[in-house]
Amino acid sequence: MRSADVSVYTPGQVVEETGFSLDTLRYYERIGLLEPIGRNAAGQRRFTQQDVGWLGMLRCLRGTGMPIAEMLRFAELTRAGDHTFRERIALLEAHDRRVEEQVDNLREQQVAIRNKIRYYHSVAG
Amino acid sequence: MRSADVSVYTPGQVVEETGFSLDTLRYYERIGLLEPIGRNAAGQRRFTQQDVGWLGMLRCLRGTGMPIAEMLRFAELTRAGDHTFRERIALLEAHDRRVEEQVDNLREQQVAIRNKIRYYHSVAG
DNA sequence: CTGCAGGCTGGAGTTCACTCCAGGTCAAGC
DNA sequence: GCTTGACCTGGAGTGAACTCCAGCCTGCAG
Repeated sequence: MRSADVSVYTPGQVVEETGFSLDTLRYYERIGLLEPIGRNAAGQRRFTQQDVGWLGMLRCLRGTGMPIAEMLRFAELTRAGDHTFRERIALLEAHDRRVEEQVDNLREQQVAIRNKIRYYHSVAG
Repeated sequence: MRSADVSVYTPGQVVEETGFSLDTLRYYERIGLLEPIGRNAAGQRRFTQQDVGWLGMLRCLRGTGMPIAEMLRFAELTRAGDHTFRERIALLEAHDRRVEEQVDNLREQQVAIRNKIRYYHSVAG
């Protein structure tokens, strides 16, 4: 029987889906951002649907500038179980505020950049 | 006579105004992001109004994620004279587009984070 | 049977952007 | 006259987040 392997992903497929490089996936596993990934008989990683979902969360946090150390904390809270919901909320809300600041900041500096562009246009003819 | 030194800034004042650290200012001068800064008799830097203005531009570009290498290119264009206006415009417009992408990206991922927060609220009671 | 793609490991190396350090100069206040 | 604080230099060190490497294995296409 071929793989109708219910929702199991090879490393290559996970790279494809998440945009993380293979090295990054191994690195994340090493440092504990991912729980130890399951293996097939040959010792190769086989990611579950859950693993991929968690990676999606990580991509989102990384993509908004959360440092690895804080993601690690989040990972630990998540592993610790349901009694950590409040802490996880606090962590994400704090991060959300930082994202908001980032956006405001970018918008503000973008105005300055656009002014500069307009100035250059005015003097460059 | 004390300093009515027309618009000249000590390193400390520039740190204060620009938010760059003293080490960063020296580093920027070393790598050529700043032209050689003028000195007083004792060999200490004295920044002009122009220097401070240029640093403001740099802060803006850095703050929006432009890598040093590209700021260096911008600095070179600026030094090269008025015939580089078009290239400078192109560079800044390209950067502006990247800033726009950054903002869109952040906003998009922020939605995911907020959904997660809402989910946690719903299960944490 | 051979070759190759796609994995594996532990550990070293890379990039970026600073940041720190030891040892020294100089001007001003006590 | 001495101390203090702001500043100087060249060069080394740092931290974050990967990224690369050598050497190995294994399953499958031709």
